[in-house]
Amino acid sequence: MPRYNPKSVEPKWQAYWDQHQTFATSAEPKKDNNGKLYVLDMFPYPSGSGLHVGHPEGYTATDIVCRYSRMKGKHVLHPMGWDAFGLPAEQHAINTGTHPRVTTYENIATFKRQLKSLGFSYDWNREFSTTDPDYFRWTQWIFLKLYDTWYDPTFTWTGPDGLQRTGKGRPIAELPIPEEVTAQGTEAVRRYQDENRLAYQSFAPVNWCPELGTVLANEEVTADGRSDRGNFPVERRPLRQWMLRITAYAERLINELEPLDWPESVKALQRNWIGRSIGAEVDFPLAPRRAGGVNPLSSADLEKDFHLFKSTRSRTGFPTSPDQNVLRVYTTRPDTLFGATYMVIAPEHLLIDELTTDDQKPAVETYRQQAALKSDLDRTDLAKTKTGVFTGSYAINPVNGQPIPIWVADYVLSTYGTGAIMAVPAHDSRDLEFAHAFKLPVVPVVQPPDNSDPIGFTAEGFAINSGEFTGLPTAEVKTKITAWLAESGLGRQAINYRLRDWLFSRQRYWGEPFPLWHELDDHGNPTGLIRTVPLDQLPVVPPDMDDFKPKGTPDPPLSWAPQEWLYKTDTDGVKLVRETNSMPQWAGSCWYYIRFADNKNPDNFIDPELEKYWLPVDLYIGGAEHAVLHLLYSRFWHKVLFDLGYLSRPEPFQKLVNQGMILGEASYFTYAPEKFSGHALNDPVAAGLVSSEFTKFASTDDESNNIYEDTRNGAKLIEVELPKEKIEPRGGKQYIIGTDFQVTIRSEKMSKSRGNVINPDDVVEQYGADALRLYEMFMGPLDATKPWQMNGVEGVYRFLARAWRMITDENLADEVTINPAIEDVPMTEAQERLLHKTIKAVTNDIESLSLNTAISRLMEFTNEFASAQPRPKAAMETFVLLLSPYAPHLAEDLWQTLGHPNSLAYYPWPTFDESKLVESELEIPVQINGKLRAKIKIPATASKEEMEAAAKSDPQIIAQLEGKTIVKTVVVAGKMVNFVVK
RNA sequence: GCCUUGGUGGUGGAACGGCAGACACAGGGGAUUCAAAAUCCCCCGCUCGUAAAGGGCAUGUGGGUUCGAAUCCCACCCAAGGCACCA
Repeated sequence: MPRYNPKSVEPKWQAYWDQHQTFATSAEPKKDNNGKLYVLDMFPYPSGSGLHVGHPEGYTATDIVCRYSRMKGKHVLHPMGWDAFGLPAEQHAINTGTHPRVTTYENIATFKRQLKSLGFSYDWNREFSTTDPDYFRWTQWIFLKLYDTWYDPTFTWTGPDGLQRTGKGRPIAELPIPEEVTAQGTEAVRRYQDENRLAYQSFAPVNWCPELGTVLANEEVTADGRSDRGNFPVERRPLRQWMLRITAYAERLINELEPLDWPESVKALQRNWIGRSIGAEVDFPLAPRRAGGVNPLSSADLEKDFHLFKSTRSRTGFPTSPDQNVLRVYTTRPDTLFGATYMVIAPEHLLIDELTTDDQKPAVETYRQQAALKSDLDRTDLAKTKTGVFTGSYAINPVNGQPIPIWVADYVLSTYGTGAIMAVPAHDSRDLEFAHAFKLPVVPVVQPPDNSDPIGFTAEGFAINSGEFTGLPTAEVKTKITAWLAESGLGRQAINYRLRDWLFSRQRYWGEPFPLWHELDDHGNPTGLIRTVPLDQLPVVPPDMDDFKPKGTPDPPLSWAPQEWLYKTDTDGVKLVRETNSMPQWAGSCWYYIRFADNKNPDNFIDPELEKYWLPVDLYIGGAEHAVLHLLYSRFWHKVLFDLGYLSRPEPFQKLVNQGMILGEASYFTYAPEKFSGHALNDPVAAGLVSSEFTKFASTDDESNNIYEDTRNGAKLIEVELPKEKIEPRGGKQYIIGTDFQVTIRSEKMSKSRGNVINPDDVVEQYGADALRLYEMFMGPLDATKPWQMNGVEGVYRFLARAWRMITDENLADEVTINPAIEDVPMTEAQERLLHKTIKAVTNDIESLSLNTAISRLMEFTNEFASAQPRPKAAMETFVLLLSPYAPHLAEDLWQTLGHPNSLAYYPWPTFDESKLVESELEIPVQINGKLRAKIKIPATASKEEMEAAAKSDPQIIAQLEGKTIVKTVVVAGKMVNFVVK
């Protein structure tokens, strides 16, 4: 057989690793401990369609790091599991009648078989699924911890990491209860606590997706108001929901991001998502109205009232919450206060009735109803035309005493800041648009540094028309006005976040049930009071049900669960009904990295000692699509558990790497008039209607339907895909066969509809797992988006076969034996140098995850040694060790052929000797005026003078220097010589 | 509009401020073979030049710093991803 045959080699070693438990990780560190290394892949959702080529990309990278690190003597934790709750299994169940539990575990089996066929060195003893009751018992337990916690923003403390922080999640029992609440009895106290928990109920409008039959978190809704998953419409509805108070942690989620070794893009994404902004809250006193609410006001009344307000405020200071006679706004530009010419409140603002005068009531009421009906999509869609209605009331600008009108408009969001703004049309584009639409005054207060028109200028400049602040630069005005506001009790510095609390409940069956009961009164109605399921009664398992199809209403499927599951009477006689919402898919993935370190612990979610030893995850690799959702949620849970003392580090993932997307094979396109769409592909070509001269005319959402314009005659063109057989390369460009029409080459995302999906099983079948692994790493940098090329797999397969032939004897028919060219002889100096260079390069490349170049080095090595006679055995052994993280099956087999009976998985990683890298002779470039003119050979030890002399004696250089004067000579020892001449 | 990351041969991609294009793929030529597969050897950025010798031009565009720039700085263009009435 001795041809390289992955089909016999690979299963053999997979069985060996299984049998010998080669990759089982002991809980205890080994004696010769070189430290621990926790390397984690983002665990997959086991979908029905099986593994995709995108999965093995990240998995191979982590596997290489793990195999390498074990050989370096590290205590490696490398687990795998399943994120298996979620919609697809449930949707499939609804369509086919198969219970999601059944489908889920079938899919897991497929995924596991596929992963095993790729030879990943997971410790399968640590496998679990988020759907295992043993696991979600602790997911529910963590939820109860969140429920049992409130955030104290003023608490200063030092954590187990030795850092001092202000702000801490603390047990709800430690929440100070105001006296007036205590006075109202225990029920009032319970309700007061409920308002402060990190897990709380909300009745605000939420994103309801009728198609999916569930509500969605803000993060799961796209900018155009559709579901992230499935792209269905989403509408706003007020529904009772469970929320998690992630906003309490906003500041820490931003600050503690800094020291992490994460891609800058992901950090930026999280920072943007949290959206911290610094500004000021300012109270605008409401102008008094004459009896009967008739305006305008008399200026005498106004002045009197304003003075009274100011003198009161300078005594009392700025109140924590605004009193009745003011409108509080948030602004990031307190420096533009003098330019505030009107105010706007959101249609949902609490003071709206207060502020609306009788004669404006009908108009405001109508507007408010219209706004309520609009979805977020409508609101943003109408961004171009601003709408709004005057309330009839005025507020007084605290800096100058001027009365300004208060409007209602839906361009102001009730959920951000105070739900009200001061409008400075001169320096805010939205306010300017609104002011133009409703003919409101525009007062410029910032002069651009270049003295251009201040109207519409939104950057920093110098204050104008701003009283005592006139002439100062923006930054200074900001601080000075804020200070003045604070002093006079009219405002204060404030920080706001774009981040909203996390909507944590879903109306689906296939998720973790909440471990909560609602108390019922004598009539069976909920009282609003909650009881938790005692910790020793966890988990709460979803009841057995056949019908979990959404009814098109927001009632969760669990609301028609069997009575015995749904109701009970507690020991004190109080009737209870279960919470029937379930947790979102994110819940399970929020903490799985913790459980992997101690997956079988029946008494604790993790043993504290194991937690200290294994966490945090040292290297976490996965797709960029989780940049905000999963990674932000995990960090939040982690911090709560940290505050409560269950975890000893503040962050879960020390280093994060996003693997790039793998696109389908390149396709070829030409451009033809629209009427040809749908015709046979060669029609437009034959008809001579194809054009190579065009510009992009318009884009559509669907990329394949972009429209182009023929630059010769203005005709509209569309893209037409051509089969590869229609293409011929000529003069370095690609043309349609027999024509002068150039084609465009482009790669697209893999998708079922395009028919360009590559199934890893097929690649393994044809070329083997080692070739697939190697190819995915050889394609390019790990984090880059790159197109698949089957020819490339062929290429690395040839390399593996070459490595095989270098070491085994192909001439024997049946038996795998060592190649007779391999002898126990010393290496030549050149061979030794190449070997040590290769060890150095491959080692450094793994450390920096530059896996594509490491493979290049191994190829170079093979290109040299494959034809060497004899081939020193020691060099071959080192090569096999270097190759083993990439192509482990082949390497194990070659290792055996070289006479080693045991696995190389823990054999020490080769080391290099710096002194062996030194060349005796160097070839260096000689430049004239920075241009390469010759290459000369010099001894490695040559001095600068010797190098210069050698360069000057080169015939090429002599000829080039003829008749010129050397102005300057630059010599870099061992590197190059440059003559600057005139 | 804002943020992030990119832009190098026909293709994927290499390159501590010092020989641009390593390593592959595709393509061309040759050897081996009855023939093929497999394998091995050679050529391969564009261009002038006879296919030589030897030039010229080349890392999105335009400037700058430097003896020397794919690499550093400034401006712009393009692509991908994300955010977007967040005051």
